[in-house]
Amino acid sequence: MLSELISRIEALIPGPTYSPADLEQKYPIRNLPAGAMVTRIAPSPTGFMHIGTVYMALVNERLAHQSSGIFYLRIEDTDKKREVQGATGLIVNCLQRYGMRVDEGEVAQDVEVGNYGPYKQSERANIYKSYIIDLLRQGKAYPCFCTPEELKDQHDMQELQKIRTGYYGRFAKWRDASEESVREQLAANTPFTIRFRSEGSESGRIAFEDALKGHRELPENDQDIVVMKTEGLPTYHFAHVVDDHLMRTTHVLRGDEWFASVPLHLQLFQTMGWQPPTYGHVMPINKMEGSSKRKLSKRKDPEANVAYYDEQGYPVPAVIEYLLNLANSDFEDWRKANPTVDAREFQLTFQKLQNSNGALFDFTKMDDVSKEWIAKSSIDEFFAEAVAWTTMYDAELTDRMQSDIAYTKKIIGIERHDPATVRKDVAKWSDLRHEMGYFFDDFFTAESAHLSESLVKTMEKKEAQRVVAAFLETYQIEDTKEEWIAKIRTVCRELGYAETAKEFKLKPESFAGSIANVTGVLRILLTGRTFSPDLYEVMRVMGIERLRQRLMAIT
RNA sequence: GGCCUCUUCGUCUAAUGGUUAGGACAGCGGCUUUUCAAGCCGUUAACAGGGGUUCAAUUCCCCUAGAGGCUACCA
Repeated sequence: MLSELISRIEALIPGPTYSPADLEQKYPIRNLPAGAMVTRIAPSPTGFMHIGTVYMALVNERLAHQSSGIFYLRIEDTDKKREVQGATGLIVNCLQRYGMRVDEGEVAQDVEVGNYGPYKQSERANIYKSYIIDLLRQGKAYPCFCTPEELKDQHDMQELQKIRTGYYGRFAKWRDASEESVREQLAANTPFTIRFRSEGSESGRIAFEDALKGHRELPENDQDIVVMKTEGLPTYHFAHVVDDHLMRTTHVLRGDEWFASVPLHLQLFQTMGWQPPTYGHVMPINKMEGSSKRKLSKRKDPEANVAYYDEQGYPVPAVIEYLLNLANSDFEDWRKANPTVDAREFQLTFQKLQNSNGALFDFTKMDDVSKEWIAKSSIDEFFAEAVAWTTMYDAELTDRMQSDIAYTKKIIGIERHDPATVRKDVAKWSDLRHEMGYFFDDFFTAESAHLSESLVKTMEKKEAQRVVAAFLETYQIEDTKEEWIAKIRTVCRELGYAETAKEFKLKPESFAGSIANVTGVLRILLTGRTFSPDLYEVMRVMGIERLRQRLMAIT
């Protein structure tokens, strides 16, 4: 009977069958310094890169590398129904772009490195099969011929009768089936799954240490879970145990949704006779919906997708820093103390990682982190990053920026002289068009319809003409800032405006307006908006021709 | 329904059996400024509720409420 069963499995998964001893030898204990952590990120290729996956990858990668360990990528593609073509490339690419150094697994299109592979579960079918057969031989697993409908009916019945659902105890129909009936099913070619024969009991408790949550106790697993699906591939539970053992993973840091299955996983490790890894369960990133929290959803929330951050143009290091701060809230203190050090130098700790609750993604904070990051970049870095983004998402702007690089760099350089007081307008590259578009004449013209409207609010047209005329009379592009201010003040004096805002505040009735009105008109005419960077610098960057042209538009 | 977990300013969080409950972002106000930012200074704002234990509880225990997770031949 057993040999018939095994040959059925062999037919399902053709190819070699290994002995456990062979596998132990093939994947030896890693030779690493004491304390080195071996971690992994194990996504499913569903064609979607979740920001939470990047977060988990980041935590695992940092923990591994800061302990001189190994971080590897394993593709969990045992669910053929959900798999999407090309999804692995998306994962590999994303990890690469986010600066995650992958030591083993697929590191580039169809390039796999590491001695513990293959790192794609679908290519490990023979390994799982080998262990399944071994379990069968030991009587620690058995075939189950229940149909999905049958299982569903049982589940419904259990629910109806308010008893615990599942395949256990007296509900484990095939657990103690007679050889005769198994033979019968085999002969009839009935599809089957292989179930794990659980020795646990409902009343038993199992204690363990979670790397983040600390000491925990949970009920033992008494479910005879499926370890091999009908098509011959393992379920997550089984594949994870086999892989993390063979790949010699020391720390499994994964989403909190796995927490409840720790007893099952520990039980599987014990049955296999293996040392389990240390588990750590990380809370997911959430979103508020009404009065309840929920995990960022692939379908409902665009920001769940890593692609969203790229489209918006958040610099990768800024996203990393935001996530790092989510993982360890003292990151920002460290950053303040070490403004120029690479974020990799920061030591991530388990203790700080135990977010009591799933955090909400805060874009206001994200913007701030990002502004700070961009403010630190040099003009050339800014230009390169900006163009890299616009090339993908804003061809028009790329065109303007590239057609006069010197001019563009001068624009970027405005209020960027002193690192301590760099202007922080740009949080993401998609802000660029708004922040610097008006420097380019055709963009400016397109926007200038708003001009007259804003202008009327500030000052009457005739008055504006007088201001412009008086200003142009003395303005020189070579003026120093002091000279420039002095000239503006002169214009104010001549036309009856207060020379300082203070003066105007004291006696508003004795002036036609304040100096702010004068510069305000100039600003609107030059930039098309009521706020902009330092006007003196804006004028110098625009150049005398452009300046005259824009100012004369009012006359 | 069962099992498990969590709850500190709007958000991310820190700390503690005795504190003016700290920081960051956002907000607000001021200074400065040609303006908008930045910067600097200041400021609003939290221990979910109820019982215990204790000289003392945000901290320890219990209950309630709210939120979350798991309860698949998905991961």
